[in-house]
Amino acid sequence: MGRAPCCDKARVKRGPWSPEEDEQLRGYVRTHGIGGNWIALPHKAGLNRCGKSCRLRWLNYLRPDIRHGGYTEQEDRVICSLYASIGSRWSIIASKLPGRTDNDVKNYWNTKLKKKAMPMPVLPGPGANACRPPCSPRRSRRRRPAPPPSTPAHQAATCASPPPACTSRRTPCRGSCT
DNA sequence: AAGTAGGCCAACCGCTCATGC
DNA sequence: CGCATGAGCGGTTGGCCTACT
Repeated sequence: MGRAPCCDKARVKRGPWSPEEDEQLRGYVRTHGIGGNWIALPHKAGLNRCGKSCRLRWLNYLRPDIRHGGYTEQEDRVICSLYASIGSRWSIIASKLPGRTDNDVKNYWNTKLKKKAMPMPVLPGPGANACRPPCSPRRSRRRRPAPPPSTPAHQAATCASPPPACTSRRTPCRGSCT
């Protein structure tokens, strides 16, 4: 017995977003904010979309501080280093790169960085296997309160240090770590 | 010039977890 | 305390574009 779906897939539009829909969502969020309820947002905004779809679109493309492409060597190193230490925690990695989104970082890793990283031999020294993650656990998440308009989400990038590895209560680790 | 293969990116799917009741 | 619901997240897929044969 699964959960009820968050929206009626037969009734909501799916697939690529049109410029009109983008503008509708952007305009609504600008005026009213997210309001802490993505499920209700598409109705309020007059969008025939699933709330999850709206959230994804906003976070990955419509937010004003988003950057696409043009990854620098430094960013490559940050991604590689964090991937080595915490695994595929894309949201955490993205939070260290202002203007980058988890989806963007994930795509970048899967299509480019992984190829650069994988040929690397596994060496015993610290940092030698810099792009080989210890594991990719689904760690517990601390939900952030809805950020006020003056605090962009990417300011979370200033958090001090990556979380400890493999501390999930229910799914300690999906990988081979012990 | 046409066909095919591979790469890239946007979006969806389904799971986990936090929170409110 | 347990359940239901919504948010957040990582993995995967589909389609378009470009390069190669």
